[in-house]
Amino acid sequence: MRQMRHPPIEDVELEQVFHALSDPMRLGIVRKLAGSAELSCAALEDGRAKSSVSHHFRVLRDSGLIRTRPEGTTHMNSLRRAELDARFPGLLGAVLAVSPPPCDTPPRDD
Amino acid sequence: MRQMRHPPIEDVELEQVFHALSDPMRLGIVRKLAGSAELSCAALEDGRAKSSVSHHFRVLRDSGLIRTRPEGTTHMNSLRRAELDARFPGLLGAVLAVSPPPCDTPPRDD
DNA sequence: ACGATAGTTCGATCTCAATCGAACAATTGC
DNA sequence: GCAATTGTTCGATTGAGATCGAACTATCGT
Repeated sequence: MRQMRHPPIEDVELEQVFHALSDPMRLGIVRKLAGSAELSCAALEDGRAKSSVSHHFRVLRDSGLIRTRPEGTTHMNSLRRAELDARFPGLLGAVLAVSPPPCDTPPRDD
Repeated sequence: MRQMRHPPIEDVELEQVFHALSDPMRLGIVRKLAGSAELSCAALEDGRAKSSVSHHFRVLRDSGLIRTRPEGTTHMNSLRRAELDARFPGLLGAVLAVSPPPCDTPPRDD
């Protein structure tokens, strides 16, 4: 069973984390993962091509933000929350405290 | 006296901030500005071409991180600290709490 | 008014990065 | 063993972004 490669948390640089989070798709993934223990890649596809999504997960992994473990044909992803909180105290909390801007859905006509 | 254009803080998005901070040069500028009231562009050139530095200051301004005011021939720059703390509580603090990795200078032979 | 200074803009060059389709790989159920 | 499922990798395409030199702009001192 092939394991994914994750950088040790002490090798994770702030610039890499910012670069990973500067993309709306990846920031969205991190937000969703913050609200769950684990989520599969398929659960986070958001209508994109598989290869695009795979690319983003690769960036998130390489930047040290997430951990990926295989489970059958599925890859389960989780935020490396505790490690990141230790490495950059308060950063993730501050990031996740910011709610995303409203998406393009028109306002409800209740 | 020409004023620089700064986005209102409520128009500043998290992704823009992350994009601005994902470049080592710009992150370095923000770190230095955090330790001063104001600094000129020239004080932060770090050996780069003027046009390169100007480009980076433009990105920092457009992302809402800094404020620039002209003073004679000089442009004085400051971190929009209070506004950013209000907009993204704790974020800047967490960013600045992380010390930069050691630079490429060889260790002192004391 | 001119020269010096600080900084901006333009355009070129090159690298980086996001996108996707096609092909491939690992796992599981039958 | 094969098909289905999930996900990765490759390569192409396109756009974004960092770099710099040259030219330009605003301000100030003389």
